[in-house]
Amino acid sequence: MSGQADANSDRAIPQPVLNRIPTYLRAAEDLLADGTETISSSRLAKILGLTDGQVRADLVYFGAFGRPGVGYRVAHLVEELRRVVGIDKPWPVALVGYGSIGRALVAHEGLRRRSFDIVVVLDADPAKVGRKAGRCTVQPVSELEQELTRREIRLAILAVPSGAAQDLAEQVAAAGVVGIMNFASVRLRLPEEVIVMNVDLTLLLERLSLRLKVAGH
Amino acid sequence: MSGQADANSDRAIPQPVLNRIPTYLRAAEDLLADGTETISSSRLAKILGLTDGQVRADLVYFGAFGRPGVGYRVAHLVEELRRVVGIDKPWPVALVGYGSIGRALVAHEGLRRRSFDIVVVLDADPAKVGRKAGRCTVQPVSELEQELTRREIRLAILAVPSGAAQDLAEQVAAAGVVGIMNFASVRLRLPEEVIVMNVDLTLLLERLSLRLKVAGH
DNA sequence: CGATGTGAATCGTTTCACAGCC
DNA sequence: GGCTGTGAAACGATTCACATCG
Repeated sequence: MSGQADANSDRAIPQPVLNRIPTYLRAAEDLLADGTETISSSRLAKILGLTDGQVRADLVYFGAFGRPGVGYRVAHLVEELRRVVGIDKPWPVALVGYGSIGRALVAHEGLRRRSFDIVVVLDADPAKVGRKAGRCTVQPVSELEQELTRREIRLAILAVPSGAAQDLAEQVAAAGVVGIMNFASVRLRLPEEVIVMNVDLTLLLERLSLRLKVAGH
Repeated sequence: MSGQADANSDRAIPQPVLNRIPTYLRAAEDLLADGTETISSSRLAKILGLTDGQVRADLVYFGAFGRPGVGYRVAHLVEELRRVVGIDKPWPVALVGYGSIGRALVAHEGLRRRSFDIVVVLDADPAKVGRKAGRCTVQPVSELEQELTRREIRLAILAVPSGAAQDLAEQVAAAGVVGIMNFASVRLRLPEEVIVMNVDLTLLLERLSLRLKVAGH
């Protein structure tokens, strides 16, 4: 059995596998809520539109959670995967930019429920500073470094205009952030150790449009 | 696995290629704005973090836009790729759900600038019906089929609570929609011809969290 | 007997090297 | 000479088949 979090690593884990792991967790949590006790790789695969072999191969990257002849105990699977994904403990998150996307994120009750807790909200607009933003009060970006280092924040959400994104990304990275979810339509240039997840809505719509065209619609 | 009629096109285009095409378009548009006239595959590759051979191979799937010894004419590349992606003409889009995410999308001026024009906004909450939503007025979901068929809408954005998503997805699909951008945290079960692009923010944050853990952070 | 974990074979994507054109 | 388009080689991921275990 996997002992501790020997984070890295027996060998490199393919990116597609990493992308699927949270979907396994999601499915397992749904099953747990339904009262299902055990789940086989084939049933889990059917839920997610995969093959049973793929499910087993993916899970084995993070340790052998299953029992031959039985399957995976759902409660155990949820617990292990939450640990693997890193949401067994809450992440304190900084939200930079309190525009319409920022407000949607603060209002999104699913985030805290899934261990992402927005504890700092910052904005460059003096008119927004001082407003209530969920449990936070909007603070000026001038306090970015101080707040992020003080609270030891390593995860930030950037929901700012494209023109401001690169500068602010550098600031949060300099303040110790190692993961950024970026809603701006720009490729951020940052030190390699900082991991960026881009959520470019127009780009995603363009991918959808292209897929429709290719499908003949 | 799905036995689909490959009635159209020379051969199937890999999904990774389809995902990259809009990023080529984005880069080309930036270059056009900078006044750059021609671009080589190697320079374009450097901008996007790819290899030159990959850029050439990807673009050739959609026709040979480049000229040996010269490169790609930026203006031509933009024009061709906009046509390929399907944003040479505006898409009329229906927005279902005028909560905080819906409001953020209506406020997002980048969407219309990139040919995605929200022309109908619907919500189930009577308190929201009648409100101004950008250029639209929020309409009740009871008018969904009528509005979507009347305007011949084929692209919809679903920004509704998870519990309502499946039902509304079926409704928009029945009204002729073939592409859905889904912000709810559920896998929609729809006829195969309907293409769904999921934008599950908590799932994306979990992927980011996992990547951070694997990277040792 | 049923279902996992695992190496081997298959499939698809990326990379490479070069012929051909500007 | 520089750069594209293109087949062939290399690489990585998925699928398969089976030994193993409860």
